[in-house]
Amino acid sequence: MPNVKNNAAAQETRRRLIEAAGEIFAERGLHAATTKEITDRAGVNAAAINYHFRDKFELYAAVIRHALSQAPVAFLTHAADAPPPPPEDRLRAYVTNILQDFRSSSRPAWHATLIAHELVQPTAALQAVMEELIRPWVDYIEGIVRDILGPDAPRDQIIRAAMSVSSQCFLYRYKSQLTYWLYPQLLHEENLQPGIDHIVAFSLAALRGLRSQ
Amino acid sequence: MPNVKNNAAAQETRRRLIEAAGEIFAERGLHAATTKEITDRAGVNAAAINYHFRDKFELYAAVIRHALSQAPVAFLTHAADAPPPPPEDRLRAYVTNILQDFRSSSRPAWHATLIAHELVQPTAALQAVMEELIRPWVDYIEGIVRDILGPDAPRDQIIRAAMSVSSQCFLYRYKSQLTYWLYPQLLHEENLQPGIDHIVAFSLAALRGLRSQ
DNA sequence: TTAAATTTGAAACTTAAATTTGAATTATGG
DNA sequence: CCATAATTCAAATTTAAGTTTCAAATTTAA
Repeated sequence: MPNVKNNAAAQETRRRLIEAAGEIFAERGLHAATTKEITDRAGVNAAAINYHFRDKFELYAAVIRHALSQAPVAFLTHAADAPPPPPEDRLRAYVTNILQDFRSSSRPAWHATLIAHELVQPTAALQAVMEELIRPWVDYIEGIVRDILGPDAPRDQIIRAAMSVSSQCFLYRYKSQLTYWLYPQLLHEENLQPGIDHIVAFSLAALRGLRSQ
Repeated sequence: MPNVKNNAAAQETRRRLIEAAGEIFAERGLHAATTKEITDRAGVNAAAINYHFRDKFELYAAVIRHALSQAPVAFLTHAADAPPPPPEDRLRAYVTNILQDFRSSSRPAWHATLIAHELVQPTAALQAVMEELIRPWVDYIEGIVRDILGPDAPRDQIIRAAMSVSSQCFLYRYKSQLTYWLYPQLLHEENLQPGIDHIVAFSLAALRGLRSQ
């Protein structure tokens, strides 16, 4: 069993395993991934999984925890006694955060793919982590939408509109093979600014249109 | 090897296998699904997979083909010499088709989940089928968006706006565990009309707003 | 009705992957 | 520097799943 001593070499083995496992799990999914391929890529022995994580599933859980723990949460903040920034600014911050996240160099490319796998086929025990990390985003976008639609907007409309905004971001972030094939020019692009600008403009136009009705 | 005679009982075995395999592949994904569970649910012997489909992967391919072949393609048509219906009507037809599809009784619930798996982790050899079935939808929504945005809209804007509309539909159709958890009230709903109405209203407001800028 | 072909069933076989084992190596604290 | 604990390694074991086999049952066509 892993020891409290945690010397540098052992920590390195553990880190390499998570790194390699993240890539392979993202490529193949939990079940199609083999521990051999993981340990080969990590350059460690097969027994290291058992030693550091007990088994393949605990390794997977550790990988998910690692990926989620690195998710940036960078809301547009404001002082408690000051008025909040205009919803348009918060909307842009929301979209920017979600889209930049999956391109950021501090966040390996496999994180988004891995989470996409989880969304299609959630594994148990991770619901709690997801809730903790995703609920704040949901509340944030709902607040933005509520501010733009105005105080009289029914809750149902707020929820649906929040989903409409989020779904556009998700299509970029958890881009699938299908999207890639349909619109290669959009997903190859180096810079995300046009995508961010579009989603913000599209969503703002929609929300303002809904309000004026 | 399957015979040309295709008597009723054999056809029934084949049908039950595809049905059961569809459910199990959708629940667990291609790799996590076991042939034993499939044959158990289908109430047939393990050898039936070998006999009718050669192996697990051919069975999977048959299931995907089956699911895709049932995808309804019901564009809003018009006579060749008549003007096309207004884009607002075509937009509603597009959204309705995609959303109703996944609830339609003729199309079991597992179809959408199965295709969601394919989107996250495509298996080879099916690209062609996808292209054949999905490209028409892409062209259709792009035409709608182009008509609403007007002849001067840049191609880039048209593509992005088409993605924005489609992404909203996909969120409903390929609803994930996450969406279910975040908005149970929306996904439990019996009737899709409010969802359709929202997506149409949101998208129309957005497109008109973009045009007027 | 019968012979040939098709389909199904139960069990055995094969393969591949996960896990365990125990020895060898490396690090740590006294 | 030694003793002890932690870690790594290569090989063996176990497990689980897909596939094959062949005999029995059923269907088809003459």
